[in-house]
Amino acid sequence: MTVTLADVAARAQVSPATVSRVLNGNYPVAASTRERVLKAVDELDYVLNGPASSLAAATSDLVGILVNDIADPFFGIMASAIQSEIGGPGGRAGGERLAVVCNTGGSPERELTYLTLLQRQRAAAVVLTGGAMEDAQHAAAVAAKLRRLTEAGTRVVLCGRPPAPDTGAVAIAFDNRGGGQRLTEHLIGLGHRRLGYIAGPEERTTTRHRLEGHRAALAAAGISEDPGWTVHGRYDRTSGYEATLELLRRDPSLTAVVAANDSVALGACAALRESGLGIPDDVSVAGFDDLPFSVDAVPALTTVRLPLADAGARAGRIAMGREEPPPGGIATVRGELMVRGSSGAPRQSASA
Amino acid sequence: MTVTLADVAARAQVSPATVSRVLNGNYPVAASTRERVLKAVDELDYVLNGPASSLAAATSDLVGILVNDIADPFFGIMASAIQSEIGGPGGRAGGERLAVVCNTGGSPERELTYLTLLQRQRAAAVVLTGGAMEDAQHAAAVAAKLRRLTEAGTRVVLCGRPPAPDTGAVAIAFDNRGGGQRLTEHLIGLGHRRLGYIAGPEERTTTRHRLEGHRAALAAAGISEDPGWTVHGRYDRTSGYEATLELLRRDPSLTAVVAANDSVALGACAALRESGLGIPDDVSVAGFDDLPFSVDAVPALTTVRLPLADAGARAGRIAMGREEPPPGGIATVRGELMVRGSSGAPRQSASA
DNA sequence: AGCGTCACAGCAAGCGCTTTCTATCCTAGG
DNA sequence: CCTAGGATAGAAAGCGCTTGCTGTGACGCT
Repeated sequence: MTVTLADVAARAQVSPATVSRVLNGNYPVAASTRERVLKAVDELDYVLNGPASSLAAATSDLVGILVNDIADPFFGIMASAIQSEIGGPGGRAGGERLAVVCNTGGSPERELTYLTLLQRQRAAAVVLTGGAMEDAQHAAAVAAKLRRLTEAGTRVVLCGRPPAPDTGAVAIAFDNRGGGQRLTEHLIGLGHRRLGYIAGPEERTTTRHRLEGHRAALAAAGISEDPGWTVHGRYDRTSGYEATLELLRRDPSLTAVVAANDSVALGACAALRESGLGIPDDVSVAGFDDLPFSVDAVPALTTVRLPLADAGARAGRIAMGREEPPPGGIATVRGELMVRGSSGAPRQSASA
Repeated sequence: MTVTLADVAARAQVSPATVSRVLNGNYPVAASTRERVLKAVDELDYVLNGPASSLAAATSDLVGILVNDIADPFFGIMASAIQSEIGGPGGRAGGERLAVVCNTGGSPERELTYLTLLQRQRAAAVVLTGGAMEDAQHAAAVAAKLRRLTEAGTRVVLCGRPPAPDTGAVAIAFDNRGGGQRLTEHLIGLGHRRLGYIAGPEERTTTRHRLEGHRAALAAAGISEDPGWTVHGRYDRTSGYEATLELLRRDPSLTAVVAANDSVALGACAALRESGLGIPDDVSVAGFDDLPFSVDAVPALTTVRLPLADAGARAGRIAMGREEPPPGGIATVRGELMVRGSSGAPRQSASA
């Protein structure tokens, strides 16, 4: 029914071994023979049987990319960059590898299951992107899996995710704490003293780090934070919208709202506008990530730009073994503060 | 070195066959035996060898999702919906399948190569999303590949992509032409007579269909179009920005700009604003797709909402064989006109 | 009591490819 | 002219798993 290596061999009048060698190209084969084989391959429309090949060679060309939410450009941009370096078809890398992105939806179980599936497929490399869950049990389970993967020869790279000690995984982490701190410092510098904070889901490293940065800036400025100034939610626009309404209810005198990321910030802007508040005249807004649409918001969003594409590309190269891992297997990438129209001095800055 | 089925069998004191059956769970195994096996699996940290399993069973649990641009939420949303139906880990589907999304970057060769790679892996199903290239040669090559895939038992579903006749592929297409037409009719109804159009890349079905709808509306209203009113570009914000500037240069009297999609529309808005033109007072703007951020633009974008998530979910179910394909293997999904703040009557509507 | 039937469990034959080891043919040096 | 050695090609042994077919008791029916 289906064409096999043997069929090709028969047609080309050579042994299966020779066909295999032509196809893998790492063994001397006479030019004339090679041509005959390729011709047969073409005529027969032969397609290599991946599983059989992987089984026999004990390797696979699968590279897994785990993302929390594939519909979120934050992950899309990283995934895209990683994939372009993995090579995949058309990439500048040599061998064709199947770069696959797996959507965990932020669920720990799915993350674990995907990792198992990838391990099952004997993936050549795995890149995990974005924040990790902080649940201790889950973290341990993931760490164990990663360790098993690296031990089996799979290269594991964390991109935009904190290091996982003793797992053999290389980490390109984002300096979320520092970015959050600089962002809030900027607002404080503008004169703000009452700042609301819309955080991401609890138990997420990214959430915690950004929040810590924010609080560090507040503390450094001697501002004591009201517990009601922080609201947790998801990393999406709706969440930002609702959280802002809640924040306004709790303390109408807030002069700035710092959001967990740009999408949340956009939702915040919508809520403020609908509440009749001007941005930044009445309330300043700040986001995080600097996704492409952020500059188009009106007013344009003040945010922290994360080098998503660069980090992804680097992670991809490391995963492919085409770049040396950073010393210690850990690199931290800083974000750049982008000051735009959505932040300004509070109206009554003198009163603070 | 690595643990194999035989190791588990030895430890559980059963034959490899029994272990396999326990793991696949489609053969009667006594409860006590099953438990013994599972215990051994657990103790040994056994992970099935995917390639070996696929080879022996002549099937695989890989499902491929091809997207043009993974960083674009348009594709991200569809991919996410497809994946959630594929099951993947945690999905409501039974068997665990590895849903993988492949980023073609809109390149025909990459598309073909990914298709080959998927064929090589004996993928259980493949979903192709988004518009297709109209290059005849490439289209034929893709069609041939799809035919070969379906013949080999791989289910092929096109989502948001025109049907591919005689390939055995099921298509869930978007009514881009109708949507484009209704959108432009809306603007004409508002009184616009001079409309610029920022189209996507040429040679893309989506681009052509939307443009055809636009022109059909113009024709129906008896408006003869100036060739200079159409500019082609990419499906991104920058392209929209530049194209708008170009459009304005060609004909400053345009009262409306229709964009290929929402990202392009956002770029158009930016260009208009920078040119000192009010939206919609001076120029109305319309997008397409209704991505999440579109409602947050200021003013909110008038656009055509495509049921991306629904279509993706449906495509996913069909790919899994959990839903009957539509009659004839083709379904067309309509978009819904969303009238928002970015479109309004032209200033001098009476003059037209 | 005798035998057909189940319910399980094991045997063994591959699945289609890679790769080590070997065989063969040439070319070239002695 | 003979042979060492390089360049190719082939034979065959798996890679780790699935599954059709073959036992083998235990059970229930007549």
